[in-house]
Amino acid sequence: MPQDPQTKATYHHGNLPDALIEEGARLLAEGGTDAFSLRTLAKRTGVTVAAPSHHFGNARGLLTAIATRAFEKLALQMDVAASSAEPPQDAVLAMCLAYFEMRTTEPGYASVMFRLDLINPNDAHFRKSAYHAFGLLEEMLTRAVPITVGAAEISTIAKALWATTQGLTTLPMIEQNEMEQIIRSSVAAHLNQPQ
Amino acid sequence: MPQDPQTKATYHHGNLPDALIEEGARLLAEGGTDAFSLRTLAKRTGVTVAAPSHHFGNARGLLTAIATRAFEKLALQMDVAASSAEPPQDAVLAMCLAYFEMRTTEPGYASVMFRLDLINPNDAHFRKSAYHAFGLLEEMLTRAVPITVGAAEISTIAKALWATTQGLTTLPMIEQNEMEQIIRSSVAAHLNQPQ
DNA sequence: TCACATATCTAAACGATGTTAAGATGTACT
DNA sequence: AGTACATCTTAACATCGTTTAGATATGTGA
Repeated sequence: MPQDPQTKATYHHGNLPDALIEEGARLLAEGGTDAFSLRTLAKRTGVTVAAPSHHFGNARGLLTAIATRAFEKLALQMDVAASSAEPPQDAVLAMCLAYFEMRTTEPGYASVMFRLDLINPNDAHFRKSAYHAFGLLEEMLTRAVPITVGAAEISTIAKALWATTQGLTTLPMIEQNEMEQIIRSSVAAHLNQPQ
Repeated sequence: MPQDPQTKATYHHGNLPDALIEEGARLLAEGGTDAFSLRTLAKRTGVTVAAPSHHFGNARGLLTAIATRAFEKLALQMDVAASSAEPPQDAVLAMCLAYFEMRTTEPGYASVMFRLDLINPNDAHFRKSAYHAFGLLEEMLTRAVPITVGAAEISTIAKALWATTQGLTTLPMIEQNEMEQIIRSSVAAHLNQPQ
């Protein structure tokens, strides 16, 4: 079976781990976490069901890898959003909204980022990726609040906004078009009334 | 097979729907949503695996019933918490904290309340129960903010606090003992700086 | 009291899932 | 060229939720 040297560099399939991550995200985008299955994913990737286990151990390992890449993508979008927003207060808002946009631009990746029941939150790569994205928000907050505000309080605000942004997506009584207004209100509340 | 008339009132098993809900919550409390299985639940309840389907249709229906009861319990605890807190600003905080306490006092029920992927959020009973609990927070907020604040803004604040409270429990970078401080900070921010 | 209708549960089977062990196959390096 | 190794396949397992048909107990009305 000949290989396209551009996309398949080495070994049998080529870069199977990457292919599984990308096709897995595509599968998640189509049918959500319910539709995710190692068997259909293996079929669509052109390998047998046992192949993924060699690279990721088990399904949880693969989903953790997808979530890890998701946070990398989020960090990238947070940087983009922040670079085109002034003052820092607006940049904080833009960084929070980046997650909402990601839910439509990269629904597959976004669907597993906070699914602690599906992934392994203690995985080293995942932790590094997630904390890095979170750190970007903390950094920007230090520039958005008065210098009298301590680091501990800044961290508290960052976690509150992070939680609010994510929590909005899991509530049954909140419509999609309300979310932006709510996060906007939360950012304003925290920035105008620190501590 | 004789029946204890006090606990088993009618038919073969007695009140099987209730037994499934309670034992199901117990199962969830022990091993989380991963450990939940209709088969082990049926075994522990003393019926065969097909029995639950007659009452709840499928596993999602049963989990929805558990989540519905969870919100009923939460509403009860919110009432208790609010009744022993003054002024209304403190009551708002107490109502938010009620969910955190529920995660330790009723871990099984709490584990499925916001799992939109496991339950059916459009179920009539579930909606009624969830909206009722949420309405309690909204009510208390109308007493906690200045009368100049409109209903729409109050609803926004309620949803923000609701989302923050829930979102905190799904973030990998937040420890259990931080959560109370974060929600306390959020309540203060929203109440001192409405809109 | 007894037959009948009905709610409730059982028995059995189905397709699908993730995981594992053993073996085959292709790649890379000496 | 030959060997070591990473990679993937084959095959089998236990477990899962769901469905269908049938057995059983309950409640009702004659």
